[in-house]
Amino acid sequence: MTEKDNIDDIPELINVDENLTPKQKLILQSAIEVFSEKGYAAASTNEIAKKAGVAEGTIFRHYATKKKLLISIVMPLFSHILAPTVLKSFKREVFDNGYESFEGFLRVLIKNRLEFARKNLPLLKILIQEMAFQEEFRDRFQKVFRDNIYGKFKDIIKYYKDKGELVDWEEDDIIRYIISTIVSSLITKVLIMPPKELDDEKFIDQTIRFIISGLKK
Amino acid sequence: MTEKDNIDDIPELINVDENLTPKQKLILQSAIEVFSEKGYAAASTNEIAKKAGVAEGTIFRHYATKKKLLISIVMPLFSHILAPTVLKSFKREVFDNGYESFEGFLRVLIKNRLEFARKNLPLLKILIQEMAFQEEFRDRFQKVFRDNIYGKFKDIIKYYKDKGELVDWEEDDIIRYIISTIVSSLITKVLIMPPKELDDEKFIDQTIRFIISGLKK
Amino acid sequence: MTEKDNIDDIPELINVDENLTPKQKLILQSAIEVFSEKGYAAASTNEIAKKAGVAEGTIFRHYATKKKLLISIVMPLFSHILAPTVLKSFKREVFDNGYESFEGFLRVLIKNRLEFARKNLPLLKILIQEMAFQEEFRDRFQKVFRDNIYGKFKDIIKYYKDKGELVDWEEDDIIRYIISTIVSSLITKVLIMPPKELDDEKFIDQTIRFIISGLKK
Amino acid sequence: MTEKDNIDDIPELINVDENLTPKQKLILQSAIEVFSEKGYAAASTNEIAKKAGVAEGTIFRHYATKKKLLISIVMPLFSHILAPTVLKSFKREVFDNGYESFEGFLRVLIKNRLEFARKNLPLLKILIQEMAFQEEFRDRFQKVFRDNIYGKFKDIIKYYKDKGELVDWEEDDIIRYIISTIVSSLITKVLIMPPKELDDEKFIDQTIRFIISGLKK
DNA sequence: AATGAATGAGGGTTCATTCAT
DNA sequence: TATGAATGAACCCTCATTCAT
Repeated sequence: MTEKDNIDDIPELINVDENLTPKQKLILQSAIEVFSEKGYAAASTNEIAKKAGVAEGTIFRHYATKKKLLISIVMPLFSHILAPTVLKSFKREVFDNGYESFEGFLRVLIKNRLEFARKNLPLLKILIQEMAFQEEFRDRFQKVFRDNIYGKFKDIIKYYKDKGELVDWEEDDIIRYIISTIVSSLITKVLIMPPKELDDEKFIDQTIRFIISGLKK
Repeated sequence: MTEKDNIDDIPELINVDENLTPKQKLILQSAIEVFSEKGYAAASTNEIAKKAGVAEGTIFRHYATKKKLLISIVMPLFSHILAPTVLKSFKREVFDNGYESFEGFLRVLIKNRLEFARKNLPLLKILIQEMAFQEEFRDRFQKVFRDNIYGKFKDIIKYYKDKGELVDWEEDDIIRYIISTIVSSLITKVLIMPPKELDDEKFIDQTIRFIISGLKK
Repeated sequence: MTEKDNIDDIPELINVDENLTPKQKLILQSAIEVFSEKGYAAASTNEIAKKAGVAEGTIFRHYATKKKLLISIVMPLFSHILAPTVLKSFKREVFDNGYESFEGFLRVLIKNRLEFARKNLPLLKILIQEMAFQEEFRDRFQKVFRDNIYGKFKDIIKYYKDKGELVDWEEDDIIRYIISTIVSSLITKVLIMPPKELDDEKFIDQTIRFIISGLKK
Repeated sequence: MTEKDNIDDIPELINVDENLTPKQKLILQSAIEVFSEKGYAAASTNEIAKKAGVAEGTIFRHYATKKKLLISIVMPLFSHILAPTVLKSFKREVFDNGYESFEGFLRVLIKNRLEFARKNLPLLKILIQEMAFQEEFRDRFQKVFRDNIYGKFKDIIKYYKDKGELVDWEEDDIIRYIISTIVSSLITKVLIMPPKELDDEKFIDQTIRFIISGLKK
């Protein structure tokens, strides 16, 4: 499993790398916190500035607009949230060698996304919230999904369907159930449930079993 | 009116009954629209008043505060969204007569909640959004769930588990998968997917099959 | 000279009539003062509000924008500053009866405009200043001039030129010298010179003589 | 260089000579443009810096204050706008030799000032604008006028009045009409009228004739 | 009860000015 | 000397809320 390392190489913490000045990092960090706690509309640049230990004007020097501040926080997420590398490396592994199981695929996917969600909780909360109101976010999300994920995902599903491991539904429906189950499980686990109540292994095993059984032929 | 508890009698449209003056209804209707479109924080009482065709002052005569207006919109939802009657009537039917299947239970649940979601789309959008920020909503939701739903739900799950129709997990976990699957399916179906793309029957059948298989022993 | 009264009927004080609320009048009055003293760009809505004894928000309730406040001050001026009635009544008098002299024409014009300038000094200062920067003001001014003044003025000039009282220049040039002399004289008299240094009668006589001699055949 | 006072030697382009560093020249040039286009109050040091291709801080290193930048632009104008040399050289010529006519005097004056106005249009626009708001500019202007111009001008007017070429008004009034006619003519010609509509010679001849006739005995 | 003018605190944003580099 | 990031006061404007009518 030499390719497995790839997954771990995805920079999971967003907005903390890049060549940002220290003040910019502070501002981003603070903005993420405040946006996440109060929502974009209810957050005030004044509070963000205070929490960042920075003058309010400094925010606007770097991010001309409150909206642009939001965008510069949310946009980088899209390239990470859908984690193309997970699919890419997996697909290569499976199609080249043919030994990976559907369960293995799900396990990697869930594990990886759980880790990602844990590390970027406030960011994800912002994203989910604003997707409801900002059309550009929805559009961008769809585009990234269609361009980078959908094709590979479909190929993988088709592969296992042809092998007789999956129910005879359209690939789109199957994908929909997989994703919505994973997403809702993650939200439940990470956002709603009391922390540590359910240990990760058990949670992952259950979710995998639920999906596999649910989609078995 | 002995049948008042009947599923079909649940008033599905919220905030339009009760003893409200015409102006109050207009205000609530308008507030729901605006809150739903822009989010609570970004909505202005001025816009709500204009869309309702009343003076801005009139809003505050009835709902002392913008926040209280939100609350008086969202709170009644809790007693409906969790639809105790569905469970209650179902439980009575099953335990009294013993003839209903797990699939029948799911079918009624999903059908009913799909209908409800369709009829109260804007309201639900508001609720979901604000649950993220207003702790009191989360608390109230949990309380209503614990007091009215959880017990009956657990009994029903236990019943089918004892009959050997369900996987041998803790009831809580099973409930979690059922609810999160239904919720995420509904959100996908009602909010995200292009309308009419998937006909209701096929959608319901698939979802039921997915859950049943996923939770089969 | 029954028509002469018309001239006196021109409402010379601008922005104080109309159906304005008391607060609106206060705001306009205050805005005129502040704009006139500091210029539009350097004037702050805060200062205008304070001087008007009104909350800053009240300004924006009536005039959505600082710019619109300026416009609603300046625009009405255009219809008055060029005082079509002066020309109209004069033209009628002259062409109907034929007894008025070029000197009489000038005298009425200057007297009337002097009075107007005196009564609307701050307004005129604002107008002159902003004409330099706001293209829409220049355009509007030109349009009003072309549509209401130019034609009548030209007819009058032509009439006296034909009578041999005026130099044989193009009407446009003659009009230019008359207007620029009157304007510059008024500015000098009203804005620059120490008040009362030169009594009005002497000033008017001199200016008339200067123009008449300057444009004599 | 005995001829240094010669009219032709007056440096007509302001603020480009002196011992200024290249950066200073760039800043001044840029500031003149921006002040002229937007007005002093509406001009931002940021825009000036950008247009000059220097850092914003550099402006304040040379001109401690935005106001001082304005002053250092406007002040040198006073010594040029009133062009003492015109009068001085003219006066010498006339009184020493006695051959120059009033018309010749006017012609030199107008021609010279027209040229000057053309070359320093943006500067003059700034000056005129700010004279309305900055008392110190008005004071300085008056002082320069009194100290350098008024006396010589009066002598010249007196000379021609004594020769019987001018109307029998007070010298001050005569000066006023000459200056205000020239100024308003120049403004009309240089700022308002479509360029080249009136050729210079015709314009100058007309203006001279207008003034001479207007002030003829 | 209903209105809508008025309020003023707070919103996002701009900008002259400072200062460490 | 020149820079440009940083500042924070002030700017224009919005908005929930009040209150006289």
